[in-house]
Amino acid sequence: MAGTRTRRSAGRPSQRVLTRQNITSAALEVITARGYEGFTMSSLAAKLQVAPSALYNHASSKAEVLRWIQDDLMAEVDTACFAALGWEDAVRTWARSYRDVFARHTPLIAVIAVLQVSGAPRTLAMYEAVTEGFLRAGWDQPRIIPAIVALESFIFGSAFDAVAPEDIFDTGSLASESPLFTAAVAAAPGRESGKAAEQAFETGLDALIRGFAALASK
Amino acid sequence: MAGTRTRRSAGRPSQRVLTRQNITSAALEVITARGYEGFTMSSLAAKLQVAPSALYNHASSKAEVLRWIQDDLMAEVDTACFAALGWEDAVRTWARSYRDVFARHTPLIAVIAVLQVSGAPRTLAMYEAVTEGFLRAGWDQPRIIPAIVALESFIFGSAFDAVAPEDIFDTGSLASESPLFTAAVAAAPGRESGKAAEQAFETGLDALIRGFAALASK
DNA sequence: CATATAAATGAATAGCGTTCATTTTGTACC
DNA sequence: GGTACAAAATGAACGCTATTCATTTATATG
Repeated sequence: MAGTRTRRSAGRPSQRVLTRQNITSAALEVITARGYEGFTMSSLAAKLQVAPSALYNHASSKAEVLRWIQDDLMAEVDTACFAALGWEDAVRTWARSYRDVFARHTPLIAVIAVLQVSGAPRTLAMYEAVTEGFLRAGWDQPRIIPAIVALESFIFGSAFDAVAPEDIFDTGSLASESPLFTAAVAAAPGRESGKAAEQAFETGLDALIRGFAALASK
Repeated sequence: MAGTRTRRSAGRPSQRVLTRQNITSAALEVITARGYEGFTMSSLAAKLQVAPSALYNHASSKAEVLRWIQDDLMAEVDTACFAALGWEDAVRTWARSYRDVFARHTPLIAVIAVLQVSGAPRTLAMYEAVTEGFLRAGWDQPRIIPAIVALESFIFGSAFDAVAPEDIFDTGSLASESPLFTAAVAAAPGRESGKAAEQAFETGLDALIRGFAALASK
């Protein structure tokens, strides 16, 4: 048959191609090049020069691949800041990088929200580093998790906002029915410069941090 | 042929069946009964007792139906609170109802984030009511939109959190590698009662509101 | 060399959203 | 009341998806 195709090296150590890491990296390349709507098991297999069905010897489903990607991306979130900066600046730096990473991967947010940390070592490492930063800043242990979760919720929501079209708030023909909102949108800072999402993110981050400080001291 | 099937009433006014509102309502029924993974153009058509292709005479795509649903749901968000309560309590009430509505519809959050308000009258009405509430409380006009967007981001993120499994933070076999986080999770309030998400939401909402108050007065 | 295991294949399946030529239906006009 | 017209519903297609499975191929071990 036509089975005489170039197989990968017949050498001894026989480099495994379809490892978890290789699959994850290839998936990220496909996503970067063609977006999430262009990321299919077929396109992933093509990138790895393999038949789609071959993937199922290593991943149980596409959802599992998405989970791998998610955990992989968590390593890109800056946590070194907690060792280098004061709590407030560290939280800002961490939150910004966290948002930036997932603004490029909003379809994964629904995945993270349901992801068990026990199967996501890098995600867990991220949480550990953040927790350590909070403890070092003198936070009461029971308050830490709700604060992190609240920050995370804000970050995820902001990731969606960051990739939204700039003109979502243009009221168009309905402007007359929403005069106050229309005026407020026109008066909002960062409007023309395309930095409206940035403004909102910094505003919310500021408020959260100040609010936490106020709450901790009561 | 078998074309002799019971058509809908041969009466005069001929009640239109596939109106935008009917389609939207039927879609919500399907989603309530079978979830978003059970919501297909087929299942929607079946609920309306119509062939799937008939839907395309009235909606241009499934995405459009999702946008209709989204706008429909916005009417369920409580904005009356802004006329009845002080700013702080009103924001709390609004935010809670907003989160509750979309916690049941998290797949729509990605839709909202991209949705043009000009095509979503109820969404726009919601924003108008909220803006009015902020103005009445004495907010500076340019600060209002960033604050609303920040709150909204937090609300959307919290909607995901609200429907996440309770045991996502169980570190399992990796507990020894994340001692600080594991201990913090164990010490977090609302853990056993299944109210952890609630705690985080109220914590964040509190912080945001207090933070806004602090920022406004500077 | 024989055998066991692991991995890749290609064909098949069921379901998805969507398109399209055709038919059916309802309405307005003469 | 018959005729023309437009709106709407149909069923059969299309291309795509994730996934499965029996089979083949390749590698490593005794």
